[in-house]
Amino acid sequence: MSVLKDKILVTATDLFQTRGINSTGVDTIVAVAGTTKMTLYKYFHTKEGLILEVLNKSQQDFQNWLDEKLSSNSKAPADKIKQLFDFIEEWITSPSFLGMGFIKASAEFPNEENPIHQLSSKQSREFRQYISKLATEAQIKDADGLALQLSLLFEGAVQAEQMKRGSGAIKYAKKAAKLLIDGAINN
Amino acid sequence: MSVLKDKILVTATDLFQTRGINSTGVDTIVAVAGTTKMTLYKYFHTKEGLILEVLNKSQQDFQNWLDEKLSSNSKAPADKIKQLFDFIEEWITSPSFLGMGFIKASAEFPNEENPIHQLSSKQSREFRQYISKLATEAQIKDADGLALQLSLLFEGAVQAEQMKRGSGAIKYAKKAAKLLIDGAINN
DNA sequence: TATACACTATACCGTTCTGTATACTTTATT
DNA sequence: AATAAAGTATACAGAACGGTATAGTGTATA
Repeated sequence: MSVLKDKILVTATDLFQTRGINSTGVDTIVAVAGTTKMTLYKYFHTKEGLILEVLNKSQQDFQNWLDEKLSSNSKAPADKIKQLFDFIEEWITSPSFLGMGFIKASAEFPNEENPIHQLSSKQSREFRQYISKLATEAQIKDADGLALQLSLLFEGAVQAEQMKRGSGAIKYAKKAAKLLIDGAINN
Repeated sequence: MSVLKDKILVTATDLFQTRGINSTGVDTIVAVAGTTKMTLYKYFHTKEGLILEVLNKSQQDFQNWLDEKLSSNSKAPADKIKQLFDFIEEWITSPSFLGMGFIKASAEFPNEENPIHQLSSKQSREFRQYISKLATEAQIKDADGLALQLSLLFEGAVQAEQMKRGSGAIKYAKKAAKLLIDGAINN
């Protein structure tokens, strides 16, 4: 990938998170990235295309980071799901955390026909399926049910953190997750 | 309140929810409401003022509805918190439900210095305090902790419903809430 | 009948938005 | 030395944005 294309992606990701997507114009993006609109539109045909790529890259970064953490720290399948919220806490409390792209994007583009909304919805669903796979491997019977509950806690905690940085919500989400996981394992 | 001011408020509420706040211009609002910009700007001095009033009214409507439901259906304090998610489910699955204003608004205005973000954050906090009061009256020791957990489930379920209408997430949020409440009561 | 008031109609201002057209510069490759 | 590619600089089109100015209409009250 071109160094400039990457710079635009990184810059847009940051600006979208800190100022909002609709409130960030392409002129601002290229000014901060230190390039011009001609270059931006060479790599991204429309602003919508740029938004979609930003969302995809953000989610890939998160999933890759989480997957790497889980596979290098946990051996037994049951440990993975138990440690899930430890790593989620690490992610959310990291100083570089500015929010989850797909959560904000789905709010800014509420129409379910909108491609950006659809991608956000897909990413949320895929993350839930990722948790469900962890639960299945941990021999949990109602894996989908537990995964949905954990994803609610996750998205709720992210939402709380986006509203008020340093809310500490993730600590309580972790406690609730432990209770739900233990309950699901013993059934 | 003037009938026209109310019409503008109702129309703006609907448009903000279905199209997004930043994506809805005042021209669109007055056209749908069947009035003119002069009238809108008579009652609301700026678009930001309109947004703030829309948020306030939406939250008041929700809180009033919920409070009425709880006080007319539940006698014992412990019943109230146990039935909380029954009514939340009724609210979320209602056909007229289009999302929670303060959740979407905080995503569209991510800057914590922004008045709209601050109001959203305040409304989220006040709803959490409302749950905490219910928990306290039900003699639950860690009322604040339980309230925070329940609010995470609530906001997660709303988020899920905003992403995909009819997701059914609230059913699982209810189950998780029951588990958390029972756990908190027995401690 | 005169006054006040709520509201409409419409044109406009300045700014910002996405996206494009044109011309130029730099650098690497052949 | 010639060519191609990548990027810059800048101006502009066309639309939408928030907000205002001005003139006129309809209605109720004094």
